[in-house]
Amino acid sequence: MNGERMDKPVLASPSSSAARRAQARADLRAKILAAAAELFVAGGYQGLSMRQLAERIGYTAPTIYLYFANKDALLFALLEEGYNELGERLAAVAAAEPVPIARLAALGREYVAFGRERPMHYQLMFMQRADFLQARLAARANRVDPLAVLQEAVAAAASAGAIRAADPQVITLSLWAAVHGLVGLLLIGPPLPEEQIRALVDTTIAAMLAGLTHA
Amino acid sequence: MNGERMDKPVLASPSSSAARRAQARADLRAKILAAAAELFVAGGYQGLSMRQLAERIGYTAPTIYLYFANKDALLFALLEEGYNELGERLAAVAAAEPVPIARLAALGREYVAFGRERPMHYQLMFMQRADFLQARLAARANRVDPLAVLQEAVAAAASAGAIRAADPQVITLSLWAAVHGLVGLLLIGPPLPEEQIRALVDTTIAAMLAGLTHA
Amino acid sequence: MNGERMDKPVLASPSSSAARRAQARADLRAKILAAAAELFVAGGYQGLSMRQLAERIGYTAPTIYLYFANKDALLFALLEEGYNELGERLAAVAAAEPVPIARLAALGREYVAFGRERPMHYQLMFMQRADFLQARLAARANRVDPLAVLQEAVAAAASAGAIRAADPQVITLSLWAAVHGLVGLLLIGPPLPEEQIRALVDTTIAAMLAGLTHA
Amino acid sequence: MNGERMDKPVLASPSSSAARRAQARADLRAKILAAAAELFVAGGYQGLSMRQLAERIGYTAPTIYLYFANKDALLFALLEEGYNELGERLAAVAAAEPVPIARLAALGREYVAFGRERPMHYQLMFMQRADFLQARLAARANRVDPLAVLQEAVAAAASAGAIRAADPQVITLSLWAAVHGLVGLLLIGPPLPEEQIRALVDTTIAAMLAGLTHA
DNA sequence: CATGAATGAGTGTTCATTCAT
DNA sequence: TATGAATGAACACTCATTCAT
Repeated sequence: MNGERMDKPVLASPSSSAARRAQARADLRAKILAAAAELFVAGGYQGLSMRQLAERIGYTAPTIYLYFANKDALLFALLEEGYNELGERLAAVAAAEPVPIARLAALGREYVAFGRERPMHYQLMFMQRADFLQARLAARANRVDPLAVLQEAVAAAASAGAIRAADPQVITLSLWAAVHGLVGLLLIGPPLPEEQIRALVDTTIAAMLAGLTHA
Repeated sequence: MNGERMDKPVLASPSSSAARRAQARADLRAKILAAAAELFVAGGYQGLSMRQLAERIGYTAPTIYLYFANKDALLFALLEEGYNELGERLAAVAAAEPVPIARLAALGREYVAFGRERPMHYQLMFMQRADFLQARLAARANRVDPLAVLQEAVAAAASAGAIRAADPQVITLSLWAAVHGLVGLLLIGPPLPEEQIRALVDTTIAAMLAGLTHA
Repeated sequence: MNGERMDKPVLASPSSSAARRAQARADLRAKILAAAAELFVAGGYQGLSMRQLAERIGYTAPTIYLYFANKDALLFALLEEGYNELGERLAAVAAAEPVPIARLAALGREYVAFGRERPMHYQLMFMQRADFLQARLAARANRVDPLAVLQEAVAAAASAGAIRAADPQVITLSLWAAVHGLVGLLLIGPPLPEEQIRALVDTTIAAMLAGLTHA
Repeated sequence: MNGERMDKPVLASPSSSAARRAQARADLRAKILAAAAELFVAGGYQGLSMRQLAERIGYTAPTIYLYFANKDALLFALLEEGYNELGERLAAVAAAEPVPIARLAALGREYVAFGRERPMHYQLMFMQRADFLQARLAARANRVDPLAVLQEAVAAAASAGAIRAADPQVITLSLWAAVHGLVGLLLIGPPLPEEQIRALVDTTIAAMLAGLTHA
């Protein structure tokens, strides 16, 4: 609750034990979240049982409640993690690529990469139903909104004349649909060889952007 | 699993009471499946409770076991239903449209239409994880494989020179990804006005096909 | 478990099995309630555990839920039972004794008798705290209100000049306090020989009535 | 367990820090007991949760174990407190009033006052069941027994000819029943205006004593 | 003195399922 | 065909308590 008792030991590693404790706590918290993601995705919200989760991390169920208030808090934390990471990754990519069309392509590839690297988070964020949309939206508050990054990139491309400007909102959703579909296929569909995956992703993104190009 | 139906005695109002019975049985079976689809999707596999399901259809829980061996059988039957309907719809559309590119576009629109009209089935079929892949594959046996229909249409378009022939498998998956992404967005994302939905679907399909076109 | 099934009498007793079922159901319900009363009284509301209750009656916990919706329903049913029985007993006694003072004495004795014969119910009704007062009041709706019977008897005695008429409400409560105290002592205090109990009850009631007498 | 305290400055305010510590300890002990009384009464023995109790006093649960061995010890301490206070109050009142009948009336009023001022203790002492009788009796050892005070006052009144001498034991219990009933009603029953409460208490005590008077 | 971490036991309740009727 | 009764297993969650710090 408070903690940092100040000075105490005259010299050396002023908080040794306190810091160790905090680290241990953070570690276990992360371990719980990782296991929770797997179980949530494997069986949906109802598919995660606090008992199973505990067993999987080598603790007993009540221990989890020392780190998360309840089952919902677990899901919420995962969603928050996911939105934060995705938002930051997309923002970084957008900032790094100045050419409008290239930026869109890079965003698409990054989005797919996120989905593949964080499959659990991705499925929780974008492939489960509506009750949790609220939690999702709440979690999103004052963070980098992943969709907003895409939206701005589309607007930039449109105003640069690189793509049709007809209805930016529709174009944004259209691009999102394409990459979302890619992730969905890769996560749910039959396993593919890595080189075919790369071809699939590149082909799809290229086709969408070509198809949306002005002339 | 089931099977032994046939014979049905021979004489006397050949179907009167027996047929009525069979009809009633089929009706209740369908009613159960419809309710199960809703509950499955609302809460995932674990979100369906046999008790609730029974209550929703006005019977008691044990009655369901007269129609389905267990909870898994319900899911299995739904998947089978879904694959059959989707396969048949796609096949019908493909047969009706001879022009290769137009056929691909029509298939895409039909796929999206199916996803929107059978959201429960769609999510069970394509948006839930791996444990049920086996059931899915088993169910798919000796039916019209939806993906095969698309594959043939792509092959036809490629051999007609309407699209790039590079790697038909990749192109098939690419198109699937696009329409799958559309359905996913429409089912999970924020509600959109119908006209925007239409614009989104048409834009995406057109862009993909344009982008895949030869020159 | 038992077995006396046999006969299936061809005709007669048109509802034999249905009636037997209903009887069995009522029996078990009563058994549950009786055991619940003991546990509630022994440990208060929180002192009753559905598992213990089940074990005590030789069933498993879920079975109880086939008879009572939840733990609260058990308490509610017990309170209702108690209020009904007490109300009826007091009303019968009041109706049977026309002489005002004698009627009050008879009511007091009957009240104490009820408390001793239904110690569990009594403690639930009158010796546990407030949260359940609401349930109690709700249960009391449109039944014979035990207190009302006493109130009327006091009013009758007062208007007959048998006791001081000063404040009938206060006198009613005063008499109630005396008999309530008797029951409380008998239920909680040290065990007494039956003849001393009788002396105690008679002495107390007689003293109260004598003390309340007019002149 | 540890011990590194020692130093204790040598002189100056001989007990300063030790006494302060002892005082702090006693204060917290009292604070715990007060909070425990509330929780015990609100929810019965099982209604007190060490966690809640700790939170209510602004400490953590294990701290309570530094002051009380376990949950039972809390109850025991409360009972002891209650018996001591009640015994002392009754003894003081008895000593202050020489006139036998007036002394009995004063004892009755004091008993009721105690019940109203210490509702938590009172319910624990006199309105909960038998398991704790042992604790109660043990606690009572070598203290002023409240009931004994009443008993002596009855004996004094009887030998002074102020009340019937028939069976002093019965008369004692009878008086106790009356005041116990009053407290029970006031604690459990519907709230009454203060003036009606006073009337009720005075009426009941007066009636009992009048009814027990010799002639 | 006080606490954070942890747990075994237990809470009320719901589950899918079986079985005799 | 349909159901009422019943249960073993599991659910999320809270408990009193211990122990190392």
